[in-house]
Amino acid sequence: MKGQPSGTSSKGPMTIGKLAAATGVGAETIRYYERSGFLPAPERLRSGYRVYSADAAKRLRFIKEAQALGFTLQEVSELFGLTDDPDADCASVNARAQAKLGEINAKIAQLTLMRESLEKIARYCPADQHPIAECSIINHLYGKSGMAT
Amino acid sequence: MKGQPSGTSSKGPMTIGKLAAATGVGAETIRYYERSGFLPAPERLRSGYRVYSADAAKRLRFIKEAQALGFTLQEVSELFGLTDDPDADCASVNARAQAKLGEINAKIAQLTLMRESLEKIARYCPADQHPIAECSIINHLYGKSGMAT
DNA sequence: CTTGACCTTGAAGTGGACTACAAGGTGTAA
DNA sequence: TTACACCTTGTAGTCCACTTCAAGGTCAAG
Repeated sequence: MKGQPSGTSSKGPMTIGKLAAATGVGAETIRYYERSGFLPAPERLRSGYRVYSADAAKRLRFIKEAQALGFTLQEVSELFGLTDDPDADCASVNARAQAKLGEINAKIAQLTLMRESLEKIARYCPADQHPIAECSIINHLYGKSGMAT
Repeated sequence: MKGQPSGTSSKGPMTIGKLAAATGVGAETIRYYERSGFLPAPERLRSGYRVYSADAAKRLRFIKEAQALGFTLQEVSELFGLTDDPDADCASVNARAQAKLGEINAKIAQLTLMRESLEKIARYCPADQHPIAECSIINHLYGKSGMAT
């Protein structure tokens, strides 16, 4: 191996490349998070290289977990705000979780409606060499009912 | 009423405003569709005003219906392409419908997973004045398991 | 000392579907 | 004629989370 000057190696200061490797978040993405205020600005070497503390990795994992649960980056930083707020408690976190659950349920409900409509109109489509003009799907899209209700 | 020179009235040429009113699609959106190739360019009056045929309203309704079923504008124009293609048949339309059903199902499955994860970690959150540090939700986000499996 | 992986910045592009704005021309009712 | 709703064009902005690019500086191994 030629190049392991600092980046991928586990030795030396925790530069952005090592943080990226450790968390599975791209270096560009980490810079983007910092730029956008989702991550605090880290220390710098004299060279200008970013050096991260162990906290940064925790925070990145927090972001990834929360995103996996459907939270936006904005919402993630609100959650961070809560964890820093001495007056915040479990109830405030739970309220956000419940709100997000509501959103998720709403999306599922909407997609379920979509699926039912699409299944319904596709059910009457023979799916063979019928001409398009007789296709129940196309006719539905054109606003003609043309199928058993 | 002062101003009904041509726009909202049902008389006179079908200008963009009347088409918008008739279909519930904004005039700006209709121009955007034309610009983007989702609607054919209509005839023009000498003044430059767009004048639409009844087909345009049909096509707009088609777009709205298809969007409501989860198709993107790009996919909608592919469906249009099919309806204009003498070699296309029900099977080709149905294949697209089935593909879209697959996508919808995949989204539902993903959201369902999200919901389950979030419900699971929220279940152990007392949702009261517990300090944040003991919150099962926050701890999960920080990568600590800290709850019954 | 050279190589080349790694780091820096800032700006711009992506996708999807619009929405908003500015600056002006048109049509018609009163 | 005046008023005003309506139309035109082109450009740019929105949301969200990145990704890509260009042009250059740094660091460690060989």
